[in-house]
Parts: sequence; structure tokens; C-alpha cells
Amino acid sequence: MRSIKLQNRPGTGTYIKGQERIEQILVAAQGILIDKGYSGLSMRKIATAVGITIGNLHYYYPSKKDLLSDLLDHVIEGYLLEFNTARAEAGSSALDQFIAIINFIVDDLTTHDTTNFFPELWALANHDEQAAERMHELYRKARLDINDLIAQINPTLSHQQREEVGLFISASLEGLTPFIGNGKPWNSNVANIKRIAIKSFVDLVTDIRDEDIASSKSELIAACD
Amino acid sequence: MRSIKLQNRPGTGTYIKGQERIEQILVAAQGILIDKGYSGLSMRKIATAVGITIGNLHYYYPSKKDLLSDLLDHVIEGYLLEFNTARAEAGSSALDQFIAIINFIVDDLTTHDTTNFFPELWALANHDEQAAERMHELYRKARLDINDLIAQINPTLSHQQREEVGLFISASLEGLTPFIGNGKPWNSNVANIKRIAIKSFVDLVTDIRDEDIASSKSELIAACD
Amino acid sequence: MRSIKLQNRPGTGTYIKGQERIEQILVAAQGILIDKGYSGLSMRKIATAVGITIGNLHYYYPSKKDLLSDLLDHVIEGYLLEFNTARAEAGSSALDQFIAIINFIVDDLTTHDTTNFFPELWALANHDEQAAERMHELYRKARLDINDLIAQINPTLSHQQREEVGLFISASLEGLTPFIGNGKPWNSNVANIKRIAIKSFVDLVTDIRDEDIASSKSELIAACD
Amino acid sequence: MRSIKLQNRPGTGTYIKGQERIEQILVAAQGILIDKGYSGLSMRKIATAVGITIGNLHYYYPSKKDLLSDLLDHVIEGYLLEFNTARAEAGSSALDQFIAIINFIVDDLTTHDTTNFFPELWALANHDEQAAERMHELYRKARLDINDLIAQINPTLSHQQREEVGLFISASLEGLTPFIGNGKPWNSNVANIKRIAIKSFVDLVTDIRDEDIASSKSELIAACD
DNA sequence: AATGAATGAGCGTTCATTCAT
DNA sequence: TATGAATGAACGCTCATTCAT
Repeated sequence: MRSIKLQNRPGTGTYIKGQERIEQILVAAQGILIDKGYSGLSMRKIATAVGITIGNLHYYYPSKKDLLSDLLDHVIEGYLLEFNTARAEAGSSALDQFIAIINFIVDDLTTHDTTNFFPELWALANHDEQAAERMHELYRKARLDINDLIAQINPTLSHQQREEVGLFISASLEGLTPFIGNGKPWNSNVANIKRIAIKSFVDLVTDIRDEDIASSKSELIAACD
Repeated sequence: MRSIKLQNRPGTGTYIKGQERIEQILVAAQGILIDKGYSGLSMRKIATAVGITIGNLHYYYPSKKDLLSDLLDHVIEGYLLEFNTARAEAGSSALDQFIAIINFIVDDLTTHDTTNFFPELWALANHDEQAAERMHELYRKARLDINDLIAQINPTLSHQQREEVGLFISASLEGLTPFIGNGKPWNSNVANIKRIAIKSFVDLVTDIRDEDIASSKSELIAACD
Repeated sequence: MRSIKLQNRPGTGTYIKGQERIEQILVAAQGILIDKGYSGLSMRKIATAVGITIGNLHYYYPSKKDLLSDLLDHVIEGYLLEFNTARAEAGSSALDQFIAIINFIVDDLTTHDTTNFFPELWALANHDEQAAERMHELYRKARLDINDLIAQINPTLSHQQREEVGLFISASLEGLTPFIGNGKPWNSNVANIKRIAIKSFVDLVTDIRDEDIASSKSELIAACD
Repeated sequence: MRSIKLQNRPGTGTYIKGQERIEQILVAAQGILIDKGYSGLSMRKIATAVGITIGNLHYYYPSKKDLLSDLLDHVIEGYLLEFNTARAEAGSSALDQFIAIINFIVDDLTTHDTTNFFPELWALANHDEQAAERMHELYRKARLDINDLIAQINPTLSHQQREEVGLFISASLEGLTPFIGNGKPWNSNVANIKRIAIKSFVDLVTDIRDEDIASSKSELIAACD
């Protein structure tokens, strides 16, 4: 998990020094969020980590909410950048690229930063609308590639069906984080779990037919009443 | 998601009044944790919600850590109870029971409480050893049934392979929470996602062979150098 | 430093069990006062140390003040008992007994309990009238023997002069506590300091004449105006 | 007893306003410590006395320990300053200066502030390593002058003997505090006690010989076994 | 772009005390 | 005698935020 791109409050970050400060702030904030969790993330700790005063931190980010918003963007943008790089580097066949993406996601999710960042994001999304939006935007973008590849591998699926299969695969992979992630009990089984995931998802994408997903006729009729 | 069982500080909860207070405290704490997240959970808010003083709350739980520990046990025990009931009520064939468990998990995960509680638990487990232990103990118990059914459906799998497949299925289902859970963007697609999950997992459990998981021969040879 | 004698609230301590409880309470309280200082002495800690509830502790001592009062008596009585024993065991000549008392005081003041208890008492006496009374009563009793011996060694001294010399000697010895007491920097020099003290005090008591103390005539005349 | 010198947390006290605040804080803290004792000294009371919020007080002193540390330095530095001034103002002969110092110490110890501050320091030193270090450093510095004068008055004493005599005299004078100090029962006898002290210490310093302190030959022989 | 100073609310925790049982 | 339950105040400390400089 890496991160780039700098947003901030209008009027700040105009000079090079300001740009660097914002980068320092976001890196520090990300580190604290990952290490201590959201409940341990405070403006004070961020300022101390950067080596500036709280007053100065509030100059860049008038409120903690603003900082969090920027932090989320920062981390997410970095993640998407890596994600896209990963696909570009994969083989030329759709299936190879599909497998490459699964590999990338699992490898990434076992890094210390990703293992610790994403659960915070999921929890945050339950209580912070802003975080929820950022999170769903991230996954929507990440599924773009997956859905595209699914379409190539199995062209019989309708748009909705493809999207639902893509969501299932993406969500399933995310779900592995608290179990096979960095420092987790099943971390040493990552290689085998990855094989299971690839087999399972490749079979799913290859085999699935409309009838497997679509509501049965009787259900449809019932729904029409 | 429901919850029973009452632990507490030795010396408290001996009378009915105390037992009821502890129940009130845990219910209130659970509600706040679900509504506001861990960063919004404070002893003061819990006391206010129950209608007692902070001093009195600390009489039952000398520290927040103690309260959290009990809260986790309380919620988890309740969850496991429901889980076991669900399997007992399912059909007699192993495959039917397997499908019933998937159904139960997906249905449960779309309730307001589960959607909001578990991400907090995953995040907490990253920074609190106590929470991590409780969480993994919960999932270990929950996988007991799943693994047992996998063994019946596909007896060719070794112990380890069965456990890894069980973990993959369990984790995948959990991963759906932030996407199809209560109030989440894909919540209206639950029925279809559930069908995809069932088809995918049934196929996986039925089809999978040792060769799909075990390290390939070339990998083994490489590892021997 | 040891301690006996049990007082308490009227109505309590009537049975043997109650007497024992009071003894346990005072022993525990003394230990905490010595270990943690007065600022670390609380009803809760005492109750926990004894293994009873705070409610029960308040049955014996309705308020912390009551307990402290009893504690002071308890410790002081024990101290005086030892003090008297010490003199009784000393030789028969007045000078030998005088030296024996100095020896006893210095030896006692280097024990862990005395080193840690008395400074608490002196500090307490500055803010608690009750403690002040107890403290001065203790020293008044302790000086009784000293003054008596001074009178025997040097019969020329007037009553007041004898008392002032006795006070000076007693106070000087107490003053050694924070310097040569248990664990203090000069603790290893106790033997030499003791010799200095004995020489100094024996010379003082032997040599001193009225003129050394009494206000000069001019002062007396000035005071008469 | 007076006090000067200002330390504080790095980053604070840079402006005049901050410097004044720190002075106000230390003066208020000293006053409360003297009036109520250490058990009555709280950050809240200090903040209230100064007329600022607790948050602001913690801005200057992140922890109570930090404040206490600074307070001790503050008071001790002031004391040493006065002490040195006192000797400088005394007569030219060693004996005159020696007597002047005794006079100064006794006079100082009968002031309200000294009578109430030092017993707190002695008690504190028993439970707080930091306080112990500060206290012993103070007395070490205070004995420097005394030891120097003893050397001039009685050049026959070895280094160690001189130090032990100096310690005895210094400690003896301190010990008078709880008895002849401000508001104490023997306070009206200060003049006489002072004469006894001067006679006693002058005789001691003048007369004492190595043989009075050094372990007797028989003891040395016994120790060699 | 940055600092030092300040606020007011809230945090987890401990306190002495009361009281029904 | 003893317990369990409760109060209300105070404890040391951290928080996000503001603002003059």
C-alpha cells in the first residue's frame, strides 16, 4: 500500500514548503491510524509526529474532519495507482490478467499497512458518511478492471450479473484480510489460500450462467403480485 | 445478532439487582459501540445510557478494558448460540446444512447490529490483543461446523485442506459485510449475491482436489534447494 | 517500630473477631502509609489489603479521620512501649542510660518503618490538628525519660533549661532520619554519626550552665519594660 | 524562604506572558503545597489559584510530575540563594560565619513557609525518587559552606570526619523544625534553643578529635576477623 | 507559514461516604 | 458484622479548536 497526491485547504500548499508539509502530515496521520487505530488518531499526535505545533497543523487542516478526508483520498489514490500498475504488468490474456489481479490483491492485503488500514476504513465507513463515500468510490474503481476482465472471460453474463460476480469476488478477497493478513493466525497459509481463491474465482467466472443468479421464475411471478 | 451470558468483576452481580445492572450495562455498551464505533464508546456515555453514575459503572467494571472484555464475550456468546441453533434447524443432508449455514451467515450479516459490530471487532483486533483473541476464538468455533460439513461433502480432502477451504469460505462471507450489509450500496442485491456465494462455495467444496491446493511439484522441488 | 493497643468506634471491637479485624485494619493502614505516604493512603486500599469491603471498613471507622486518629495512637503507643523497654534494659548509671537511649533512638530511626513513618507524621502535623496533638504528646512522653536523666547527670540545670536541652537533643536525633535513615545516603555512616551524637550530647549535658542558655541581663531588663 | 529561576516545558515560556504564567503557577503550587500538604496539591487547585483552566496548566506542565519537579527546583534554588547571601553578610572570622549560618538556618526554619515546606519534602523524598534527589542535592550544597568553615575552625579533622560532623550539625538543625518552627509548641523558646545549639555545635567542632569518631581499636580488630 | 497561549469539554479513574440488606 | 450497590465530587490528563502574534 502506497500513497500519493496532495489535496488540502484552499490557500495552503501553494508553496513547495507547504506541499511538503502536507505530505508529511498525511504520512504521519496514516502511520498513526495504522498503528493505533482511529480512536488513537488525534491532531496532537499528528502534529507531534510531524514536528510542528497544533496551531500550525490547524493552519493546513482547519478541522480533523478535513484532515481525515484528505488522508482517505491520499491513501486511496495511492492504492489505485498500484492497482492499475499491477494489471498493466500482467500477461496479455484476460484470464492471466484476472489471476494477476487476485494475486496482487492477496499480496497487498498481507502487507502490514493494508492489513491495518482497511479494517479501520470499514469501521469508519459505518459512522462517517464521508468515509463511506470514499471507500465505495475506491472499490468501485477497483472493480472496474475486474468487471472488465470478467466480461472478456465470460461474455454471456449480463451487465448486472457481471457486476454482482465482481462484487462477490472483490468482497471475498477483502474478507481474507483479518484472517490471513499481516500477523494474523492464517498468514502462513497464504500460498494455499491463494490457490483456493484462484481456483474458486476462475471456476466461478468461467462456469456461471444467468440461471445461477437470476431470481427463479416462481420468485419473479411472486414479486409481480 | 443477539447476546446472553453474564460475567463481571468478582463480588458484583451476586444479587438479582446487580445481574440486571450488568445486563443493562452490556446492552448499552453494545448499542453505543454499534452506533458510534469504538472511538465513540466511553464510560460516561455508557453510564448515562444506563442511567447510573460513572462511579457506579466503575464498581461493576473497574476499567474500560474489563468492560470491553466482558462485552466482547457477551456478544460473541450470543452470536455462537444463534449460529448453532441455525444449523440444528437446517435439513438433514450435509449439503442442505452447508447451504443453510451460508444463508444464515448472509442473513445475519445484513442485520444492522452485525453490519456495524463486526468491522469494529476486526479493527479492534488489530490494536488490542484481547480483542484479537476473542475474535479468532469466535471464528474458530464458527468454522467447526463448516469444516465438519465440508468433510462430509468431500471426504477426499486432508485435514489441512479442509481447514483452509473452510477458512476461505468463512472469510469470504465476512468480507461481504461492508458491501451488502445493512444500509450498504449492494444491500438490495443480497438475494443474488447469496446465490452466487452458494453456487461458488458448493462447487468449490464439491470439486476441489488435493492438487488444486497443494504446492505444485516444481514449487516443491524449488523449495527443497 | 512496633505497635499495639486497639481503640475504635464505640460498639465495635466488642467481640474477639472485631478486635482482630481492627488490628488487621491498623496494620494494613500503617503499611500503606509507610509504603505510599499519606497521599497514597485511601480507605479503598486499606479495605483491599485487609480483604474486606469498603462498607465493612466504614463499619469500624465511620470516617477516614477516625481511622487515622486510631492509627496514630496505635503506632505511637507501640513506639512508646519499645522506648520504655529500651531504657529498662540499659545499665544502672544515669549516663549509661542516657547513652542507651541515644543508641536506641538512632537504631530505631534507621529501620524501614520509622524512617518512612515519622516524616509522614511531621508533615501531617502541619495540616492536621489531631495529628499535631498526637505527635507532640508522643515526643513529650519520650522526653520524660531523657529529661529525667539530664536532671540526674547535671543537677544544676533549672527545670526550663533541662526541658530545652532535652528538646534540643530529641529534635536533633529526629532530624537525622532523612539523612541516615533506612536507604538514605548516609546510612552506611550510622556508626560514626552515632559516636558524634553521643559525644556531642554527653558533653552538652555535662558542661552546660545556666549562663549558656539564659537570656543576658540586658535582654531581661529590656523584656521587663 | 524565597524562590527564583524558571524552567518549564520546551516550547513554553518563550514570551514574557508565558514566563509570568510559569512564575504564577509555581508560586500558587508552592502556596498550596505549604498550606494543604502534598496530598492536598492538585492540578485543579493550582489552575484555580492561578485563574487559568486545567488545560492551560497542562500546556505548561504536561504532567503533575513535571510541575513538581520544577516546583522543587524553584523552591530549592531560592533557598540556596538566600543561604549563600547569609554567609556573605556574616563576619570575617570562620567562627563568626559558622555562628551566622546557624542563626540563619534557625531563623529561616521558624518562618511559616520553611516550617511547612520541608517536612513535605522529607516525606516526599521517601516515595519519590525525583524528590529524594533534589532534596539531597540541596543539603549537599548547603553543607558545602558548613564543612568549609568546620575545616577552618578545626583543621585536624580528616575529610570524612569533617563531612560527618557537618552532616550531624545540619541534620540536627533541620530536626528542630517540627518542634520550634512556626506555630509549633516550642516556638517561643527559639532564642534559648538557638543558644544551646550554638554552644553545642561550637564545642563539638572545636573539641572533636579523630578518636571520638573513628571506630575503636577493639572494634577494628573485631571487624578484621 | 508558524508559534505560543488559551479554552471548554470530555476522557478513564479514584475518592470518601451512605445505606439497604 | 458484613456485603453489594450507589452517589457525587474530584483526580490527572487529552481532546479539537481558536486566536493573537
